[in-house]
Amino acid sequence: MATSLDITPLIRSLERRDTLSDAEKAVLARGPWRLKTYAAGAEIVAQGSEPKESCVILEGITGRVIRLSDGRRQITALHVPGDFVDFHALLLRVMDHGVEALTPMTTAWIGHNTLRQISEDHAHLFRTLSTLSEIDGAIQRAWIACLGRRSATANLAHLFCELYLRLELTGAAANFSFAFAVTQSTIADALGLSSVHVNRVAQELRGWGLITWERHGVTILDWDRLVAFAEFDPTFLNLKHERR
Amino acid sequence: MATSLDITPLIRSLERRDTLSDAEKAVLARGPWRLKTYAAGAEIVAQGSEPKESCVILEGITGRVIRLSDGRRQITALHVPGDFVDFHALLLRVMDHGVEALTPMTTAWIGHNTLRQISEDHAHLFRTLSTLSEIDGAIQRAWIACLGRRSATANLAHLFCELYLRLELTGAAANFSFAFAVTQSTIADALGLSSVHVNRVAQELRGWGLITWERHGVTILDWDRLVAFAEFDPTFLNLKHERR
DNA sequence: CGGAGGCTTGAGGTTTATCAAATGTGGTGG
DNA sequence: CCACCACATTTGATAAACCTCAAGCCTCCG
Repeated sequence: MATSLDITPLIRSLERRDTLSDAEKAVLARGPWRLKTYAAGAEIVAQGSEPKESCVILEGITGRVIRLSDGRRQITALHVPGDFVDFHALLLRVMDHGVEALTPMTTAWIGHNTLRQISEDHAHLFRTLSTLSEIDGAIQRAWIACLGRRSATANLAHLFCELYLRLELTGAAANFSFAFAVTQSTIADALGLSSVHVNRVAQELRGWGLITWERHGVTILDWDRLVAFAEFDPTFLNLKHERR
Repeated sequence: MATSLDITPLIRSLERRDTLSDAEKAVLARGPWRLKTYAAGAEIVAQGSEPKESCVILEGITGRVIRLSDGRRQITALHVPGDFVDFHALLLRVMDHGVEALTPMTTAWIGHNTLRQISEDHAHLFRTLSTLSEIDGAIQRAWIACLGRRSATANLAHLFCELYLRLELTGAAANFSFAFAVTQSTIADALGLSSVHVNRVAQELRGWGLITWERHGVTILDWDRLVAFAEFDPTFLNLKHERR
């Protein structure tokens, strides 16, 4: 179990952006990967720690969390199956943020020595993995734009558009619907709002017939209008396939 | 002039994080680099374009700009000498943001073919360049935390702390003072505020004796108190030197 | 069936935006 | 050198967005 492991979500995410040779896929499959599961709420990587391996999500949703001295927190990214959550830990020694499980999780861990060796022996594969990291950066830029210049309502709408496309990529969403076992209070920490305001803003989107969001699921009722309202431009997700 | 060019700021920024061999420095120096200058306000890279080269700043300050449909804009990053502004354009085909000159600029451009070749032949050098890109991502996370959970005043204070350390790195700042020919309205677009509020918030920092900011210069009068007020933790700038 | 946590709603307060106008600053042509 | 212009900074007044506190309800789970 420590070596051969089904990392299909990662492969799918990579192949959506680039072409991988059989040899490259074999290198990835070989790993070695270490499987690990977490309960909702668990701390996966601690802020300030110096990890020696990085993890890919197979199931569940994580958040990157920056904590302030008064205990409040900001979630700077959400991650879904296929995402390389902390690839950057390979190059940035000390974690500038923590990683927390927002739902029950399954993750696959790979050592930094292995990743370094991939960069030495398989330059194209390493560039493709780096591409995921750069997409991650583009998503962060989109969040900055939402936080700085969009209304709370547009920001929530934008987040749902983004999450749907990212989840659909690996099959975790379809028909404009996806499982979403994350509390409004957690979303508040991602959007820089209070949980009360997230609730009101969600009701606004519901009232306009754009989404439903109940229990542990979200459905987008009118994709085109949601996209238009959020001014959502998917360019930053880099969904076009091209050999690099 | 197209080949041999003084890219000292980049080398300094890299060597602050890692050790470069003479061979690696020679590869970097060889480029080929293409020198280019811009006036303040010039568009350096257009949002939506597909550049075939990336640029390093030798002099001046640029901003990454995301424009909204109503003409408002959010600046998602500021860049200073030594920064590889759009290294990610190598891996992300279409620019999700524009790059604009906020002051008069001198830049050095290197082709993506060259960078790709570096990743094939000089894996460690490529990882070191990628490290700059990952630091860039960490800075974006810090901005997200500031936008989402800090007061406008703390956000401005945090920005000055960040900029001072980044400028000091390549010698563009010293003695807690640096040239800063950027308008309050531009800073407003970076902090997600109105220019009126930036002005009020700046006066607050002045009133507390933490900074001066006049004409085209900033001086930090009390670094320790400014850091404490902003809850500034420089971990995200990855200023510790270590061989990777 | 009881408790805990998440969701919803209301009231009142704070932060920040917007609009408008006055003042300061640097550059340019006469 | 001065008059003038464009643009940046500053100040004031009002409005909108969002927060905090508080309470009630709902859902899930033991």
